Amino acid sequence: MSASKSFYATTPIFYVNDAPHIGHAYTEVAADVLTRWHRQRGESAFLLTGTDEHGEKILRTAAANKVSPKDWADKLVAEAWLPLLETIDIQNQDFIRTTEPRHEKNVQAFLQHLYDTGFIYQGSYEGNYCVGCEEYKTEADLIDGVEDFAGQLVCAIHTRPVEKLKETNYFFKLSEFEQPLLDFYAANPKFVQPESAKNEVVSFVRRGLEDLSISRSKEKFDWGIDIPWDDSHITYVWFDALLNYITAIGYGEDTAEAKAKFDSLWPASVQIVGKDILRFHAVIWPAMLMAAGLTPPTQVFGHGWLLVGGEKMSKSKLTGIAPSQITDTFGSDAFRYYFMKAIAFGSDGSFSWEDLSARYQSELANGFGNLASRVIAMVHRYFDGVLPAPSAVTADDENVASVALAAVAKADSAIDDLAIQDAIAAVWTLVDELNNYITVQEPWALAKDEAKRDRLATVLYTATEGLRVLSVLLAPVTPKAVAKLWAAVGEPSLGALADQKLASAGTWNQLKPGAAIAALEPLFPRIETEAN
RNA sequence: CGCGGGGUGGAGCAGUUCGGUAGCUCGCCGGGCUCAUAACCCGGAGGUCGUAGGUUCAAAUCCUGCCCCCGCAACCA
Repeated sequence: MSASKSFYATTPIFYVNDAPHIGHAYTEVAADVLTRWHRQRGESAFLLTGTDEHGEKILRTAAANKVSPKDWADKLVAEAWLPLLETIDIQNQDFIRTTEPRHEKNVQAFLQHLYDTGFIYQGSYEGNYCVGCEEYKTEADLIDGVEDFAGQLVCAIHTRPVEKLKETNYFFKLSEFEQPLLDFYAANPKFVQPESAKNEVVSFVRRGLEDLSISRSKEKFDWGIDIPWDDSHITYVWFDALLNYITAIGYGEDTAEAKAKFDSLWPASVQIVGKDILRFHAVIWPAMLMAAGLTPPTQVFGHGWLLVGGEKMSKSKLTGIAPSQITDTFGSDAFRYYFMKAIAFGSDGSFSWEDLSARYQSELANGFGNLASRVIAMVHRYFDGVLPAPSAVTADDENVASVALAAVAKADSAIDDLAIQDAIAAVWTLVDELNNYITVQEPWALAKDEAKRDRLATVLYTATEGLRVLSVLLAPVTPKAVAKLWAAVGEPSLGALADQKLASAGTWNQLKPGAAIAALEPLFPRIETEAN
């Protein structure tokens, strides 16, 4: 990887008609933590997210609300999706909307290129069309008719016969990529992760691929991107949507800056997706890129579902939870911490208010927040808020330093494996070590004996150094709390937190004795009225 | 015989790839401490690892049968 290559992470783009729930937020937070982590290493790092705004459903909803589809999308982006990013403190570098000219124009360029090179051809599609639903039905959607329609297959929703319709469409030669994809998976064993997701994708492709219809006649609906060589058709929404990952970073643009930006970011380092849309990202998407002569992303990661009450969250079962319901009480840091720590990234995980409350209280408030509080309080009580200089170092002090060093190394390597929960667990070994260290050293007892003043200074310096390391390690996960902590312990000695490199975070004795240590409000205040 | 995920102390999970004393967080019980957000530290109880067989010196981990739960149609990361 050249020095100019950035870490580039993407999230799926939100379908604007959806209401934001904690599942969307979970994906965003994971991608954001990874990106912030790379940035804290000192790398250039870019996080892309955005919205998917085309398609029949949006057209229909907009019509029902008596506005144009673009106005409808504008409203939802402004009122739902951009606020979501604020709610959970996402630091994205760009936000692409599929209705933007930079996207539409270059989707067309991509299509034209594939058409010119023979990967797209005109064919016909024959299917069972339900006029009521305004869409084609698969066999599974149909049931046996009754009464007037006995003996015929009818739409399960409208219980009326479907029509056999034949439509001329454009097809992408996905079938030609069956073997190239299998070869690619074999040559890049980490392309699809976790392993369970990879197995599913590989066995799916082995069963055979059919060409993919990538256009829809405007006779059905016309909210989409025109097929460049045939304006009676628009582009299938998934084909359009997937391309956001490259149109956002300059694909198709001729300027030197755009080309440089594209080259520095593509191929993406990791594309985070929910497991439901894994096939689009691990099969269709790399095939599209191969057809266009582009390199597939380095990795596609399919994470699990959040389960509520043991079942997949769903609107119909009223288990959908808005992120703000959590952040209003616990704050964005707790939201980020909880979902990253409590759930193995890649597996399904259970959410419960009880677990969230318990972890907030014991891990964030009592474990980390209280640690910061007790250390800083003692620096104030015993040294008037001035960081004392350490003197003779004991084995116990050295042990704290070595636990810190190990935590940094272990967390950093866990992030490379996308094992975010392991990274946080590694950080917590330092939280636990520091709490233990303070109990064993008993600085309050040392303070009673003037002869032990040097020892007291060393203990508090060591503990404060520990807080410095925690600030850097947790910056990607709980940025708001750590910003407060850093302002109190790090800033006066070392300047901006953003400039503290992860790689050297474990190096001891960085804080400057004599620096002022400001008082600190509780980082994670106790929450008396616990959520139900 | 459709496909996939899963069943581990009260709760949530790790461990299963490459068999070798069953681990983590929370909760619970007992003790210590008092700097701190009634927080912190130490110790303890609690599991025949879904079930029935098999392979092995040895199985949560490998093989086979069976039972149960959850996704794969819709909203949907």
